[in-house]
Amino acid sequence: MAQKDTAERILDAAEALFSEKGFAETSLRNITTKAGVNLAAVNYHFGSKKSLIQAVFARYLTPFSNQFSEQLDVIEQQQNTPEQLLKLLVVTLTKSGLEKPDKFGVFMRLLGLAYSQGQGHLRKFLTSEYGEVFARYMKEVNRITPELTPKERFWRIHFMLGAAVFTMSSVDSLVAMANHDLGSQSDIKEVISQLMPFLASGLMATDTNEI
Amino acid sequence: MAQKDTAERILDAAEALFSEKGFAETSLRNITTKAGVNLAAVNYHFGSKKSLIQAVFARYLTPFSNQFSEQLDVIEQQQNTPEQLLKLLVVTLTKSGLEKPDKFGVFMRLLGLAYSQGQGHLRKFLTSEYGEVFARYMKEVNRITPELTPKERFWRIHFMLGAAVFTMSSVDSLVAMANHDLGSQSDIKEVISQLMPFLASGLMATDTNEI
DNA sequence: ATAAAATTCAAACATACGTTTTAAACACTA
DNA sequence: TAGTGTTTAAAACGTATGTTTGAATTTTAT
Repeated sequence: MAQKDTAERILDAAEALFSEKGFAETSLRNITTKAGVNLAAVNYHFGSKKSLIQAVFARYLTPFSNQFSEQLDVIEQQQNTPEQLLKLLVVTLTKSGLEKPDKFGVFMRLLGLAYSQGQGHLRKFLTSEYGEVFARYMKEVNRITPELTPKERFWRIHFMLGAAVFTMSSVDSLVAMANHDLGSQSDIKEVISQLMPFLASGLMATDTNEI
Repeated sequence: MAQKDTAERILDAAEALFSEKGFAETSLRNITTKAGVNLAAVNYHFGSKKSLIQAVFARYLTPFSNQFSEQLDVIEQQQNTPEQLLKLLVVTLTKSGLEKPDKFGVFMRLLGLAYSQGQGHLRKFLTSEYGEVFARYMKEVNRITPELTPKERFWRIHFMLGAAVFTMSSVDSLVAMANHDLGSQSDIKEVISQLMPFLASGLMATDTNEI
């Protein structure tokens, strides 16, 4: 059996460095140095840098996707509110390898990178691997927003995704900024509790203004 | 006097390539080839790749910042609604070198990159160059949301920014996706008209749920 | 028209990257 | 314990990057 430490230390280092600097800006030498392993270990254990990137996502998303799928089995058989659906996401995220608040920020930053620096291979990997569960969740969103047109629903989901990913991607520096500017004492949990009503209100907005 | 074309063609090529692939993934050889100029021209006209990145932003932001500042002079002396403040942003954006809808998407993608791939030098450049105008706008936001705590206001502004930047960054592929999935015929203007009520509703949300 | 300045060009430079190679060290089984 | 497959190690490979150079060329101004 493989020495479990090496591959895992590579994943830990890669995850931290990717979320700080992005994929292209992080070299295998950065990663292996931080992990304390030999440079060639990445290619040996993961085959290539691309596969390593996918593995970093899979370590979070596979447990999450499984747990989320179970929760969907329950949710699908009851009536829900927007807040409940949002809460399901957050709760499941925090119960699948993301218990620690700081890991949450790291994961969201990675998710943001997957969109902004999406290198093709990542998008394909993510949609082919986790697309089905996402589709099931969307079906529940449809159920609770019957008054929205498909178009409105489509865009509002992406607005929500954007607000969440963007904010959580920089949550550390934003929290620091908030604490400095406002003299307050915030943390990521409070940000999430601020985010939920914002998203729910945006999703259910009845305004029909034109610009 | 310098041959004006070269520097401008470099900016055009750089802007397009940056918005497609990001900063690090775009090489000077990519840029100069696309621009049809010599490789050394970038270093000659801009000094370095970093300075070129800043120049790409400045070409949009300096005209915008000036025009926005003028509009703020007006706005500051009247009572406004959230929708009006949002509209001011959009209208000014579309009147300062961003007339064409496709340029709008490019600019927003660059803005998203400035956050996600923010290389330090860019953040410093942007805040030192355009921070003051932004602060004036924030003051107007404060005025129209007296019922919000500073903390709520702070976070909701960033949620709004996230929804806008994230969505507009991928507006082309999202519009294509919407048109394909929904069999509809959308464009960026319609996306903006969908975005505005979403943002306004989120900003003014009265919900105080805790997760 | 001529001198000076500004710009373009091809080539080379130094550096960093992902990957491959070859051999040594290790772990496990027969 | 001997042997076999697995993992680590150091070094080198080939490629791509940002930048610099110095001569050729074009533009500007006298």
